[in-house]
Amino acid sequence: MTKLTNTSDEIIRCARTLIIAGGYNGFSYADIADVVGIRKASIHHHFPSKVDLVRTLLQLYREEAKAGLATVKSYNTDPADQLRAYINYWTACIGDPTSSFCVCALLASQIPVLPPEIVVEVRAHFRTLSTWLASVIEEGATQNAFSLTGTAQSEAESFMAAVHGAMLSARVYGDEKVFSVVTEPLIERLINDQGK
Amino acid sequence: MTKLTNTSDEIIRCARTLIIAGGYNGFSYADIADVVGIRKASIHHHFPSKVDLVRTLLQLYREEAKAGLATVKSYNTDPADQLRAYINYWTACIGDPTSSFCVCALLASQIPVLPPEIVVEVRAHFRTLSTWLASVIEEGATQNAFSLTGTAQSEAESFMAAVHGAMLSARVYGDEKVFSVVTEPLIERLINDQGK
DNA sequence: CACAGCCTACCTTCTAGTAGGTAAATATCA
DNA sequence: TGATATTTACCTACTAGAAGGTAGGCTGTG
Repeated sequence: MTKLTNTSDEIIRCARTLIIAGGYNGFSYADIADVVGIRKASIHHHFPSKVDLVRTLLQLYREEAKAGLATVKSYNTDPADQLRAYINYWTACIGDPTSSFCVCALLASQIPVLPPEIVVEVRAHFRTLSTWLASVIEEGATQNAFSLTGTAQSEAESFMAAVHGAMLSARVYGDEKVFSVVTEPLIERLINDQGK
Repeated sequence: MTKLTNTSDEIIRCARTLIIAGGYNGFSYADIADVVGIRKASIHHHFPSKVDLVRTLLQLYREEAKAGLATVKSYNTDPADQLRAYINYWTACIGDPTSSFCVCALLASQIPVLPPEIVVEVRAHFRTLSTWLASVIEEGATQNAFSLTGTAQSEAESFMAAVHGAMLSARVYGDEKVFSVVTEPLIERLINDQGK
């Protein structure tokens, strides 16, 4: 994996926060330079171009996400608990402006104007997440803990879409509660239908 | 209502398309000038500042949206049909790059970096939409056509979030079908639970 | 005339990115 | 070991182009 010094790590963290706030065109090297406390040119030393920076950032984000999802699975045997752990992660993030949105979900909205190298990473993250959700939901169905109305994959796409939409609503209303209002019933719905 | 000449109307239409593609910072006066076929300065004649342009654009969009939602209600007596008409509208839009996303939903993702005048309009649209959805869902519940798991308002927030998330997924995957996969079960879920 | 609608020409500020230099850490090797 | 390369991490100073916006001048119409 790409080695990261303290400074380049700090640059990435800062860029991530700025992207979460305003997307790809919502931040500049100057913004990062101000926060990190080095000069613009020094950022180019670490990341020759903006695309390099954001691509690296996304690769790192995706690795963290994959590791996180794997951890959720290893620490929870119950599929419902696995989904709850995923939701709880984001519930904890929603209030914090530096992490209140999935970087990939945010960039996703700007796909038509994004460099192709970035689009590839964003798309890959969506596939990773929906595949993970589908496997958890599939597992729940196999255990007769969940009853599905469609395929596990389509249930996963619905689940993911609802979470992303909930992030958006929380941002618009400036109210963290909306996120929970939307996401909490998602898991209950899978479980409650059990008796059919 | 603000009077609009042919040209300023064209400017607004063009800006709307560009915002749908890349958000507030994703387009410039130069971009619009190229498409409309006039000079940058002439756009400033119609809309002194970028904020003026986008605010007017959003006011117009909101009026159209409100009129559209009212029309849906007047043409469909069945609440389920009203929801279907709303979903069908967006299903028809999803494939077309110039209208494949709700302008307000797109801008919503960038709220932290948006001028306050714009945020107000975006937030107002979300409230209008969720209130409309809640009233339709409430009506369905009163008629015993729908059975709700929460309040009409919370069902409405879930419905809206799912639709916005579905737009995002369709964009990421470059696949219109995902939108239908996510949105179609939304209405069925409200209905199917009826027998309880 | 007055004004709408457009123009050319310009301004300032910001954008990503480059050129080239300095000082310190780190390899390399006699 | 000590002398010598090389690399890392930063810097100042700069570029070309794009950003939003302004000043002021034409031209046609009510």
